[in-house]
Amino acid sequence: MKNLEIAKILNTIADILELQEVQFKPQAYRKAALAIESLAEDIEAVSARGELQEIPGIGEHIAAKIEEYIQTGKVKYYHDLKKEVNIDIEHLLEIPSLGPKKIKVLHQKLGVRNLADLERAIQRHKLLTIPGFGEETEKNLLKGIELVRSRPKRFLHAQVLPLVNSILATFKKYPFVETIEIAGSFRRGKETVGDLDFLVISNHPEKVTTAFTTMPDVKEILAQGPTRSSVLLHNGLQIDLRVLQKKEWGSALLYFIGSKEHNVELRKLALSKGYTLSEYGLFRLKNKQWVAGRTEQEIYHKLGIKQYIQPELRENNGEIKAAQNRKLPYLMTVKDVKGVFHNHSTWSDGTASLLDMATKAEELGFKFVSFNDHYGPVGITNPLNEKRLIQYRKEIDKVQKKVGLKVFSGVEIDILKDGTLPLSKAILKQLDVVVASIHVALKMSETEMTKRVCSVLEQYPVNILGHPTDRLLNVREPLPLNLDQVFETARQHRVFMEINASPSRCDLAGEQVKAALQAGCQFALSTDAHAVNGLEHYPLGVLMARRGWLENQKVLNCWELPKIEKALQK
DNA sequence: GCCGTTTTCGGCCCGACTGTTTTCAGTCG
Repeated sequence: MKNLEIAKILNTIADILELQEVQFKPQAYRKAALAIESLAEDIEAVSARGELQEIPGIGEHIAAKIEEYIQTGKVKYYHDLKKEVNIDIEHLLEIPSLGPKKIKVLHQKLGVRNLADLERAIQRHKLLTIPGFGEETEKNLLKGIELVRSRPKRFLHAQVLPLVNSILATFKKYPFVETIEIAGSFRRGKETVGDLDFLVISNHPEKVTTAFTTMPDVKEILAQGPTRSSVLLHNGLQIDLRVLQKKEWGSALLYFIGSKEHNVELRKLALSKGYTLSEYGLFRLKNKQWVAGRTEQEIYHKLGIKQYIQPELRENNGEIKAAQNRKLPYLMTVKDVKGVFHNHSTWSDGTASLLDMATKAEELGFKFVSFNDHYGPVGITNPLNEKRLIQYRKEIDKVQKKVGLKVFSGVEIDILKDGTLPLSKAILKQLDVVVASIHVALKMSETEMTKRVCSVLEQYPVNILGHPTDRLLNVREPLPLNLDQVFETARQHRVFMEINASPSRCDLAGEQVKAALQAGCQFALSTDAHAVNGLEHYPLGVLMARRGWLENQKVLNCWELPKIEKALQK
C-alpha cells in the first residue's frame, strides 16, 4: 500500500506551492492527497485498472505523478520543488502560528531553513527586526519549537473517553448550560484524536468560558474569546469549546463534527444551490437571509440530501452522494452486539480467571463470549500447548455450567513465519473458534507477508483473522500486506475479518473495513481483552464497524446464536 | 490543478482569534 506515501508527497507539494504563493494549485494537491488518504483500496490497484482519474480531485497531471511514483518510486516534480526551495517546510509547518507566509519572510530576511535556524534567530532576537514580528511572536514560536520536539502523539480514543464523559457530566449540571455535546474527530469515532471539541448552548457565555478555562487539569489558556476558547491540559491534550445560540446549533454541529472535507463539500453544494453555509447557519446567497441551522437534519434536507449522515460516515468518502440517493447503509449499533470474540485469561497472558471474565461478559448483557488464549511459540504470552489445551477446554466446560451465557472455547494461534500453524487441522476443527494472528517475525516483504497470511487462511480451518494489520497506534506501523489479496482469500475461505476493539489496536480501521466489505468479506468483533475491564471496550469496535459502513448482518456478533454456531463450523 | 444540471473557462468554503497593526494579515479549525 503506497497510499499514505503518495498522500504525503502531494501534501508537501501543496505546502511548497503555498510558500511560493501559487494560487489554487495547493488546494488541488491537498484535495487529491485527502482523497488518497481516505481511499478504501490500494491505489496501485486503481492505477492498474487505469482509473486514477475517476477519483474525485485527481486529474490528468496528478494521476501522471502518482503513476510515476508507483513505477519509479520517485516524483521528479516533487524533488525539483524541494531542491528549489531548500527549506524543511514539513517540520517548520508543525509549529503552531507559523504558516507559509511567515516561513517565507523568515527565510528571505534571516535565511531560516529549519527548526535549528529558527531557534537561533529567536535567541538572538533577530525576528524583532522584521516588520510584523514582535516579542509575542518570538515567545510563541520558541514555545512552538519546544512543542514540536516534545509533542505527545495523538491520543487514543479510549484514553480520552473518560475525560469526555466527565466534562459532559459536569457541564450538564451547570444551570447556565442548556446543552453540551462532543464534536470533532472523537464524535466521528476516529481511533485517535488530536484534540477535543465541545459545543454548548447557553445564554451566559462568560460563565461557560470561565467554568471551562478553570477546569482542574488546565495548564494553559490558549485562546479566550466571547464565543470560542481553547485550553491545553497538563497531559498535552488541547480542548476547544464553543458557546452557541439555539438557532445555530445544527450548523455548528456540522461544522465542528467535520470532517473538514465533508464540510467543504457541503459548502460547495450549498453554493451550487444559491446558499452559503457557515457554522452560523444556511443563508440565501443574495440577501443573506437565514434559511436553516437549528438541526443538522434541517440543513441536509435543504441541500437536497435526503438521509441523515451519521458522524462516523462524514469523511467525504461517498457518503454525500449515497445520502442524496437514499443509499446510506443502516449502520450497526452497540445494541446489536450479542457477544464478543477473542478474549484472554490467566491460562495465557490475561490477568483474570475464565470465570471472572465470563461473569463480566454476562453482566454486560452478552449472550455469548469466546475465549481464545494464546497458542504458539511466543513465550512471553504463557501460551497453551497440546496438553494444557485439553485442560483449558475442560475448565471452560466447567465455567459454562456456572454462567448464563454461551461460552465458546478456542485459541488465538500464531501464524508462523512459513505460513503454517503450530497445531494440526484435526485438533483445530474440534475447537469452537479459531483466531489466527501474527505476533512475531514482522519484518518481511509485502509479497512474503501476504503469502504467509493467505496460505494459512487457505489451508487451515480458521474462523477469524486476528488483528489483521497488527498495527499498534502510536507504536507500530501496519504490517506490509496486500490487503486486497487477503480480503479476497478470506472471502473465498469464509474467514471472518476481525475488528479488534483493543484501544491500542483498532484493527481493522474503518477505511479498511469498508474495503473488506466491498471485497465481499464478513466480520467478527473482538475485544482481545486481557483483563475484566477489557471487555468494556467493545463499543470502540462498533465505531470502527460504523466507520466502515457496516450493517449488522455483515457482523457475526449480531447474529442469533444458532446461526453463529453454524457459521463457525469448518 | 481540478471541475462543470448555471460554466470546457473561470471559478475555487467561511469566520474567529491573535498579534501587530491604527485597519489588517496570517493562521487555524
